[in-house]
Amino acid sequence: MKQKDKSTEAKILEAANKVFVEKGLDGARMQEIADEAKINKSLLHYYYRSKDKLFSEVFQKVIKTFLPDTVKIFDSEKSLFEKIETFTLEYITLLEKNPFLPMFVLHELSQKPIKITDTFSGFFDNLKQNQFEILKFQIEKEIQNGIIRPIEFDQLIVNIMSLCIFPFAAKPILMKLFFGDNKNQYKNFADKRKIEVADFVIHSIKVKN
Amino acid sequence: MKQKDKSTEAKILEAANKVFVEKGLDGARMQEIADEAKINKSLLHYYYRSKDKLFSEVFQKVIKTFLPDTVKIFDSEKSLFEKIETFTLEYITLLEKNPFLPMFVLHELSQKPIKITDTFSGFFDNLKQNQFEILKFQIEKEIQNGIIRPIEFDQLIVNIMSLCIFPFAAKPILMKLFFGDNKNQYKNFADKRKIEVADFVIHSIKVKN
DNA sequence: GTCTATAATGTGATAGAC
DNA sequence: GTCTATCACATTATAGAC
Repeated sequence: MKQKDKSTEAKILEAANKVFVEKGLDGARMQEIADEAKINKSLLHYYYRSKDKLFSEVFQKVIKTFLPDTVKIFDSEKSLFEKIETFTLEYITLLEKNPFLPMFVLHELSQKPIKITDTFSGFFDNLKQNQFEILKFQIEKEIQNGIIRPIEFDQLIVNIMSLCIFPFAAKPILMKLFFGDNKNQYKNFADKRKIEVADFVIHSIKVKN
Repeated sequence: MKQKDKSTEAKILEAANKVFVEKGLDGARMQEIADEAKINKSLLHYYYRSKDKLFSEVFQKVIKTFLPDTVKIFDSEKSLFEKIETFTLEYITLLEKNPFLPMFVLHELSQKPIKITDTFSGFFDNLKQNQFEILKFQIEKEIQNGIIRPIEFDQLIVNIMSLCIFPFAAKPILMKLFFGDNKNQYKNFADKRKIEVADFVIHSIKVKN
């Protein structure tokens, strides 16, 4: 092994992340997390007082992955079309590495917004206004310049998010509906989305001459 | 009351539907379903042997709502653009009346495809091939006729599904990200999507002269 | 810090009276 | 068919030895 043995705490967080993300808060079992981390179940409670506390730690980290710092991509001098291409490619690639993330985040936030909200509502506040202002301004400018057709900022962003995220959340359905549970066919489809999404969006908003 | 008292069985199914859809299989409690139906918990087991059986009944009905008979819409003489407009409007209106449906179906199918699959795999088989063939043929024809640009059938359909369904599954996130938990602002946004989705799609695929 | 043993609780399911 | 009472079990959580 190249790596030194991870600390118990790190092993727990890693195992908890895996089990919670795959099974959800309700579906996850402390025993399964302990097994995954190859430690005793009591140690979970030694490091994290309760299942809820442990979940909270995991969820806070996960949400930061799911809603990444878009500043790096959007706050640049690139054209809107380039930004859309870069973002969709990078975000879909990120989700490919964490395919259960969309389902997990969406489900937990829809289930018990109360429990979870407090733990990271501050995170949302930061993201909300700061990140989008520059992009919003750029879009309005490109509309005025006749580069893209008029479209509401909210609708466009939600459209892009939908096209990126939904196929991951709906993978089992899509597998059945379109690909007869054939993994290769699905992989082929999924690969193409890395350019399809930007392609679809840009075709929709770009003003032709 | 206009309605006669519902049969116990109907009351149970209605209550179970509500609780399962909102809380999921893992999160739902038989006691809560009994309370919701205003009956004794034991009666649940009298009518449906187990929680899983009851869930199965509910899920089978729900999936038919979520994946409706698209034949009625797609198997007609209307133009592709008209079909897209009709479908997105009707489907988003349907989801508005059942806002928890997307999250519920996506979550349950991603969690334990094994448990659930058997109960309705036959349903998928029917839908899979029959429904889409006509539409697929029409799309290929309109591409050849230069009415829409070349695009893969799978990608287009998934794009449309994404744009319709995702905003419902992600409502809590969108509320925070864009609307600061303001319900009126969100309602305004959601209303517009009934035409925004078709608008966005048609702009993307329509060939301009 | 880590373990074994066990408490405390929640929950699905059944038995049996009416 | 519907209820009360209760079982059987799973699961979170804690006590205490080492």
